[in-house]
Amino acid sequence: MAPRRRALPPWRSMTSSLLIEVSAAVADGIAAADPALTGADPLVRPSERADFQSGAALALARRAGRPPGELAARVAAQVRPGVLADVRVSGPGFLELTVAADAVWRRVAGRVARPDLGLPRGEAGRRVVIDYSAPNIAKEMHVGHLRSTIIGDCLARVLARLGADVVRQNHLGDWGTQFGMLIQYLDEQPGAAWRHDELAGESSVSALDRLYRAARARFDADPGFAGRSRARVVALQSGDPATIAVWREIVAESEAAFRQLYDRLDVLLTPADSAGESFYNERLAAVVDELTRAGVAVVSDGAVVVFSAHEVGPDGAPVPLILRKGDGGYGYDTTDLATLRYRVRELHADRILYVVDARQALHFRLVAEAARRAGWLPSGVEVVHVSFGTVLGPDGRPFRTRAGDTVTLGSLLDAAVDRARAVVAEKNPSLDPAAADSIAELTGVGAVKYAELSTSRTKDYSFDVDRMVSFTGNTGGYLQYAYARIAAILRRAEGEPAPVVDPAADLHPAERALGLALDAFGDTLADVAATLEPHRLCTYLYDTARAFTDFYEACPVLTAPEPRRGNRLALCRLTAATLREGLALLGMAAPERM
RNA sequence: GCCCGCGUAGCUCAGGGGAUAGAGCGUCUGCCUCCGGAGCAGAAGGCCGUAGGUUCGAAUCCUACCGCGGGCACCA
Repeated sequence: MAPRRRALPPWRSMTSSLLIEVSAAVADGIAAADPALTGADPLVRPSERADFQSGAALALARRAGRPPGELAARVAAQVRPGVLADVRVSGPGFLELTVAADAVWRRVAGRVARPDLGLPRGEAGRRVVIDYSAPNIAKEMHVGHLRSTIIGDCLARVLARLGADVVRQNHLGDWGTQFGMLIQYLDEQPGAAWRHDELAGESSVSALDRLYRAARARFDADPGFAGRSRARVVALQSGDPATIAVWREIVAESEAAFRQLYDRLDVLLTPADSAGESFYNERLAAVVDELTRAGVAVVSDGAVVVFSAHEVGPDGAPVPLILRKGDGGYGYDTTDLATLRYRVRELHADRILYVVDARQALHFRLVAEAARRAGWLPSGVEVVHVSFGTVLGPDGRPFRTRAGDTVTLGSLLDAAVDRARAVVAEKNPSLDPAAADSIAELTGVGAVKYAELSTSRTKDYSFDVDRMVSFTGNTGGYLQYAYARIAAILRRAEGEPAPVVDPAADLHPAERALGLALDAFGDTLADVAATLEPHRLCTYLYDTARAFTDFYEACPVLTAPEPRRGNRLALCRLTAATLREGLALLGMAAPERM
């Protein structure tokens, strides 16, 4: 698919952070030291040895015609004082950069006072369509849908936070020949219960999933039923009112069941975001016609196909995208081309994301290729397959139940919440049962979501409930606990006027580390938006929570004398706001107590 | 066969040109007169799959190979 958009060089963008200010200072120092190097990347990174470091002198030494150490010294001499309190040359030509204490405090003071935390709006003016979740009507949601749903939802939140105009699209599997079989079966089994008001406990999708499998078995065993099912498919596709009515009801029941799961997961998707296969049904013929008239599609073996110019199959022949099957039917190749065309032409997307598992990489390459050849993709529009790996069980095989069935989303969440309830009961027995239950739900569901988001999405990942609800290490529970602990401090200072930050106050190393960590929030979000990798936000929040813990050990807050107390309270407030906002962007709750 | 993804500590994972490769879990040793110990400090544990190459500098980029997973016409 399209290459990732390269953002403006961050040290020249409008948004501000200490990293960006320091980068600008070093970039100016480089230009002053040698005008021929104006515009060079200052290569400023966080450092173990100082607040930041720059390797620019090493990279630029050849161009400058000077030894790296000498160039570094010249740059160091030219860097203007301001945010930087110290610039020194180290090793072969690195610059070790130390931020002025008052600059750290000023950033904390400035950001804590703003409701938006001073976060950048780098995505403003861009319309981003995100296709995610996409469960199948009349089928249980399982772990694969969970990944798509949670990753897509996180990206929707982060991009919107940065100012993007996000359009969510839930591409439901709500059309196709399988419904003929199911509807026919329901027709012949009028006693079968599947509507929500006929069921005790079981969800409609669960019942429909079960009935569908029964229909499938009947279809394979009973030629008479198979024939009636095929006739029912024709009835459905030709709009037979009675058949359509049942289909609509199946869709409605399923959507209601999905909504319950979305609510439990705190996912943004609503019915208004649904644009399933049936929505595109009436556009498919036009898609095929247009591609045929453009000379992109051809007829082969009775089917209308687009042969790839790049991809070949086992026989060495070009791989086709099948627009219309030999029997006249349409498959998902056509539907996905229709989604792309719709999202460009009617939704006016600047960026289109498909949050779909990695196995469909070839499919999306073919779809994008065909759309490009048809002229449907203007150069400014970016299409990205946001792919993710398979969910593996503890045995390293795709995650299944012991019986070999896929694990339903509901049972998975139940298991996580049960474990969380046990952990909460053990760690905080003083909570009343209702509070304990609600905290177990928040932390259990949060643990699952965090586990999905915290490892890089392209890799397969191993699902382990015990590890995700352990609440130690890089887990959702650790972050929620860190937040609850800060909330406890802030509660004790409740009713006080907003803390006053004195920029001239001392800066303890733990305060410095925390202040720098907090300052990187905006840069991290911009990074997530560019790479579409939510795990970077998780890593950031975990690092920030740990920086807070170090601060918490080293720096008493409430008992400290002024101005230290006010400064530290401001750090606590900004940390709390950062964790709360960060967790919200991951789609997780930040409980005040747990 | 071709294409895509992935090989980093015993396990689960970060790091994707920059200095001695980092966390967590597990193991071992310490720290509870102190705002929530779901914590903290320390120890042990690595030829970053293998071999070449590019570079002042490679876990990171390139090539080949090995291993694992996935995909490659009428299912979605």
